[in-house]
This record gives sequence, structure tokens and C-alpha cells, in this order.
Amino acid sequence: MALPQAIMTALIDDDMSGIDLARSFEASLGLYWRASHQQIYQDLHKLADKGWLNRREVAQSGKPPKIIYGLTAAGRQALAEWVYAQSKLQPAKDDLMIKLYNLSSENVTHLIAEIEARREQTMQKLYLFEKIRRAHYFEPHTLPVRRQGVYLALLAAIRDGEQHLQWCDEAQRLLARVEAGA
Amino acid sequence: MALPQAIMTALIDDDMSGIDLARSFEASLGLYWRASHQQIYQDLHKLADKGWLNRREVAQSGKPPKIIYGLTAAGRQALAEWVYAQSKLQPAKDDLMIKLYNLSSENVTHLIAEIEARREQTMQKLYLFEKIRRAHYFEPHTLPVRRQGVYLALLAAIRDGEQHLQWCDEAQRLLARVEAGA
DNA sequence: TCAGGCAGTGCAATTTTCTGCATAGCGGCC
DNA sequence: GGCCGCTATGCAGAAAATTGCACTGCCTGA
Repeated sequence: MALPQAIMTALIDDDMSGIDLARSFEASLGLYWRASHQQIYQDLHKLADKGWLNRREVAQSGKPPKIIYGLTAAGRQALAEWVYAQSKLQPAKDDLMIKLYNLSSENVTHLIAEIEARREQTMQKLYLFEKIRRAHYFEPHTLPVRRQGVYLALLAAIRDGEQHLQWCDEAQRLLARVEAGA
Repeated sequence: MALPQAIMTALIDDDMSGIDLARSFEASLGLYWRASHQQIYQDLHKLADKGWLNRREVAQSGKPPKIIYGLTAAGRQALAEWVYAQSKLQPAKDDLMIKLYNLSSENVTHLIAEIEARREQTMQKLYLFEKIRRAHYFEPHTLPVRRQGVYLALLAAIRDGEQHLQWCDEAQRLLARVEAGA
């Protein structure tokens, strides 16, 4: 639903190619909206057809040429208007939780392992986020307005990660007791 | 991907009709997997075709008859096996964060309002969860194994809500400054 | 020199999800 | 007795997302 807007948002500061977008998604916006490159390419076409993006081909030495996309004035305006649209609440899908509803003395061990995996993923992300924060958002109040918004999004991700880590700890403690008692 | 499993999970303890499931989803499992009744009905058919659910029609006085679904032995086994399948990491979509990437002195006021709305939704949910927790999960260690898993899922939702509330506070403080400075 | 790999773009088929509507029974209203 | 609204189930079409593959061009290494 909001993927086209997420793409345009990624293009606010810099023009990018499809691949660049796909990669940038994984690092930053992808926290809030995951997308495969196929999806991105398709939406790039649609957005260009609408006149919200322009495209130009750029030759690269030693590599196939890229198609660089940039926001048009119309695109910027459409994006600005979209911000006022109503957000609906999030799906928030997590099948690990469904699995927990199926906890048994048989599958405890497996679930402990799954939580451990998730904990490690979360730690890795957190490490990255904190690095970004220190590098670019050390004094958020002094940043330009738009960057302060980005900071808030980053902060949400960090807090979320920290909280999730704590939950993993507690879950593993409880599951360890279940495992021992089984 | 996991909706069929979520449906089966909801049927572990009690047999239910499509409507009951849809409602129960909103209250409990829906925290982790949202589904409309249309989706649920369709998957119920598929699951019944596979032999994982059985169906029986029950007449109701003053209402149209219901079709009650229940897990078969094959269904229980399929569900138990699914727990061991690999979970992939979550999409985690949130267009409010995308909007924050577009923060400007023009739309601050709107974004403050959106965050306020979200804060209220979160508070309402939290209130409900805490009520459930107090009523049914006051002493988690004494519960049967499966219920302890449900408790952990509930705990995740509560922690998440609390954390999100704090973030809303902080975001609103920062945005208020932006608004004042504009 | 040619086989393999990678970067970059893209198509096609399928599945999942959302939106809007259809139907059928019953109760209450006035 | 006709209209409205509620419950319960369901269909159909469109949009969004996933999966798997295809093509090009250039570089590297054997």
C-alpha cells in the first residue's frame, strides 16, 4: 500500500537506480517496509508512468548501464499530500508468537532455539542502528527538521530492538524452566 | 503464510464457527496475525478439504445456523509439525515511520495528531491486555505448559505497547519543539 | 578463449490480502 | 406487512507480495 511512497521517500535526497533502492531499503527504510527488487522495479515503472519520477540512463565503466530515477516536482507534491492521508493500523505479523501458542514439552527446545536466533538478529540490527545514531544523530535537536523525523523513526527501531531483547531474555528463562521440568 | 496455522491454533481448545474465529482473532491471535472474515472463511474451506478440520452444522434459535469447525487428529499433527518449520523474519510495515521521513514544518501538526491517535489506540490495547493478564496469567509459572507459551506472547504484546507509549511521548515532545520553532 | 560469476533489469505465474458486494434467515419496529 | 438491521456465510475482482526464472554485459581466471 505504501511501497510507492516509501520508494519516493528514499529518493528525496538522492537519485538512485533500482538496485541502489533495493539495497538502501535493507539498510534504512526497510525497517518499516520490506520489498524485493522485483517489487521495486515494478513500482518504479508505475511511478515513472505517472510522471512522479523521471528516468535517465547512466553508463558505467565495467558494468551494465544503470537507470537512475529522481523525484519530479509532481512527485514531491504527491508525496507531501500523501502524508496527510490516513494511516491504517498495522498488520504486525509474527508467526513465532503463533508458535508459542502451541508450546509443549516436546517443542520447547526448538522454540528456545528460535528465540535465540531472533535474539541474535535483533542484536545485530541494534548494533547497526546505534552506530548510525552515534554517527549522524548525536544531537537531534540541532538537525534540520526533516532529519529530526528520520531520527524519531530510528529511535523507534532502537527502542523496539532493546525491548525485544529483554523479552527474549525473559522468554528463554521461562522456557528453560519448562524444559527442565519436562 | 501462517494464517491457516493461526486458525488451527485458535481451535486447539474450542471448536468455533467462522464468525467466532473472526472475532476471537481481533481479541487475541489478531495481535500477531490480522485477518478479515473473508480470508478466514476461505481458509476454513481449504483446511476442511485437507482433512485437518471437521465441520458440523448447528442450528440456533432465532439466528441462521452456524458451521462449527474443529481440529481433527491429522490437523493437530500438521500443526505440531509446523512449529518446527523455519520462521522467516517479519515484514514489520509501518507507514507512520515513512511519513516521519517526510517531516516538515508544514506537516508537523498533522503528524503530532497521528501519533496522538496511535497513542490512544495503544493505550486501549494495553488496558485490555493488562486485564487479561491479571485475570488469567497472574502466576505464570503455575500454568500448564501451553498456557505459559500464550503468556509469553501476551507479555510481548504488553511490553511492546508500553515501549511504544514511551516513544509516542518522546516523539511528541520533539515534534512540539519543531512546531513551536516553525 | 571460453566458462563461470556478478551486476542490473525485467517478465510471468502464483499466492496472499483487501474491497466490495450478495444472499438468506430472523427479529423488531411502527 | 413492509422496511431496517443484524448474524452468518460466501463470491468475485483487484491489488499487493512472493517465487522462480530469464536476459544482457562485462570481468576474471584457467
